[in-house]
Amino acid sequence: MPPRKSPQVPFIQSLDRGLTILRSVALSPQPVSLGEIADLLDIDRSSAFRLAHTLRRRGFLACPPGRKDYVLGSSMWTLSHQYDWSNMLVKVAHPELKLLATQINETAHLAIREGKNALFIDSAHATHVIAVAGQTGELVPLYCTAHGKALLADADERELRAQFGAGPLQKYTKNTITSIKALAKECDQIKQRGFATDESEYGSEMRCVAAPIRLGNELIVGSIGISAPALRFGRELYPDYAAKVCQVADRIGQYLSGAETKP
Amino acid sequence: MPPRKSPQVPFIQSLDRGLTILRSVALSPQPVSLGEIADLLDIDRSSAFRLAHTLRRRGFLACPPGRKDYVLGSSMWTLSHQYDWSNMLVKVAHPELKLLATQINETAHLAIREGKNALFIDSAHATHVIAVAGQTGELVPLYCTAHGKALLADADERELRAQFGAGPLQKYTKNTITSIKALAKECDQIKQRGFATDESEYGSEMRCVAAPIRLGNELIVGSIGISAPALRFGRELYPDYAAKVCQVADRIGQYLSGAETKP
DNA sequence: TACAGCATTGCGTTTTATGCAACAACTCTG
DNA sequence: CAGAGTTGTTGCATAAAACGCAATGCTGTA
Repeated sequence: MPPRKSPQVPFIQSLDRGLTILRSVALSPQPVSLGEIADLLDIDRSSAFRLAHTLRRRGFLACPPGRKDYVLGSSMWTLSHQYDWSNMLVKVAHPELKLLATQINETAHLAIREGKNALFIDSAHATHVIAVAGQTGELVPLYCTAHGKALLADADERELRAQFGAGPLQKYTKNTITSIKALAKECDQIKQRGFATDESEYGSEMRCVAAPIRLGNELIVGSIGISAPALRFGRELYPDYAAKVCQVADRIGQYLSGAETKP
Repeated sequence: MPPRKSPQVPFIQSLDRGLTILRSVALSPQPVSLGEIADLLDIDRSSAFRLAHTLRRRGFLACPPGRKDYVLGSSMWTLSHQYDWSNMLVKVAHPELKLLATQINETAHLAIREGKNALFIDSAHATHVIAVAGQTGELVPLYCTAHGKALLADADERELRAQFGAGPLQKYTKNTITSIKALAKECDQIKQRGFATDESEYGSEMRCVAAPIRLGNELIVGSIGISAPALRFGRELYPDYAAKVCQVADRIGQYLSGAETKP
């Protein structure tokens, strides 16, 4: 039998169109005119006008002063800022976090960026292992921890300077990276290979692997990783742990990006 | 004749409803169930389902793993982050900036927050006045400039510590605030009165007044202010300048928040 | 196991969104 | 300066889309 081609769930056409408008306006570097909207959706200008008007009335679109074309409105800004994304991240990631912790039998952490720090927002401990550093709620520097560096993966030198200033960075241990240039290079590597490490750069005798969680394989919204005392976590374990962490980070990212669970 | 009560422009009902759903989900600290959505809009469950489904398919809503209720989806996050808000801010603010500069006959600046710095994204110079510090593109510290402190107005002590760490802040001039506690108090004052000042706290012999630009009288998205050498800009000018700056900041904020230009 | 609550689907009806056409404001062009 | 061509906006009749109702699954519970 042929695969069902028609979607069983009917779509609300006008809502769908409105969201498409929102998307195209958001992704366009320029204000979008009514004609472009009508073209894009292949509908009449009057319809486009009414859709755009509703979006504008709700604050999702706006018109630059004097102009008649559309840009994103304040609602998008406000709503996405007021929303507690970390909460959502925790909910999605927690099962994976637990799985990771039990698989490897170490502590797994979930972190997000908060200013120039990484903030641990969740963790899962292997049952019989003594808790290591990095409790939920703790803030650690971005530039000298695996989680922090994972969160910085996409930053270039200019961006790093904006965050940390021109001067040298505080040296916590003998392994701490203190120059912006070196940090930029490290970030680049992390971006390439997909994970970051912490060779006792902040706390001594600790190792950590962390991978950025990306929305749509782009935007970094958090990081997931495993930490353990260097005694138990030897360098030879990096490949294995890193692979697992990357896989999990990727799965979480896919899920957050709205991957469908198609039967 | 009576004022026209019926809105001349017809509304797209289903789009409007969809946006209302988006709003309520974004503002709810908890996932929102189908029933709640149906209740909120006073429509049938089936309709609510189809609307929510459309939003989900487009990534504006998502379901937590395993659960059947709704949270914000990644599209909101992605779209609002990829969007170049500063560009919009510049476009809206530039005329006001020019007006301000010519009225007072000094230089006016527009800034946004970028990490722990304020970034000047636009400026307007009075015709015959020599340019002062703060060119477009320049980064200045948040804690010791009027623009920076305006951008920090809503921060509490905890937030400030997260940004600047526990240690004392770098002292640029004899007036630089170096303790977080003092900074927190200053921010509180700024929030109360609506504007921030810079008493040569960063550059010497310079004064500046700046006010935060707020979305919906809440979220701070930028700052606008006037700078001048202390020689020309005496303390006695603060009240007048501050009032003007606040008024302009407010107007820009109102506009950005989607104020309608009703005839 | 049966029931209760909720999500999901089918279907006929009615609302509602749509395209057409006309109008207005404005720009470009000859 | 005038006329032709855009582009934004409103009115209206029709066609289609969205809606509510009711029936069907699905899941968790007494």
